[in-house]
Amino acid sequence: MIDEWAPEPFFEQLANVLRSKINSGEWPPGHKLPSETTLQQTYGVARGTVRAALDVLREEGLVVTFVGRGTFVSPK
Amino acid sequence: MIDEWAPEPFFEQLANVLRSKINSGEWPPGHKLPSETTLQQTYGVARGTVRAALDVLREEGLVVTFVGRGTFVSPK
DNA sequence: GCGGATTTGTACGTATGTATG
DNA sequence: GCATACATACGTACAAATCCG
Repeated sequence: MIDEWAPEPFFEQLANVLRSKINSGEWPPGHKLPSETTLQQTYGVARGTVRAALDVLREEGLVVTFVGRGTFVSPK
Repeated sequence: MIDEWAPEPFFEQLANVLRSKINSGEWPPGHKLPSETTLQQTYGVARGTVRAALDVLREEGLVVTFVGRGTFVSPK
């Protein structure tokens, strides 16, 4: 999923991967994303990198995050 | 400058401090801000915290950053 | 133009606090 | 009370772009 040799930084690649899952409908509105800990294990990156990727999606309005609950795909 | 006991997080306090310098005219448009390394020493916080504060100001459009050059107060 | 110093960007790890379940 | 999950903050290392002597 994450290409060590791609020119794009990891957090950007990860943002793209997650965005695809949302745009494709694999993760519909309201769907809870895996936790940051799960994502870092799944993609083999540090938690800070996961957070950077989620920051991108938050700015795009694609996801919303709640402390203690998790990150969810924004409602349509 | 940074109040250890304030309810606001450090990065937010620091953003406020820097924003004041801009809004007061102490740092006019085009002025080069101190480097992240200098800021972290000046305010006694980690570089990540400095960057978080600058992120806030960048989002507000108050400053612009260039790799290898520095961060500058946005032109009017 | 070269080479070192400076400055920001990315990425890692760790610790602690706060909110939720 | 305990486990889960995100927020903040620290530190470190290296890469990339730029600046300057």
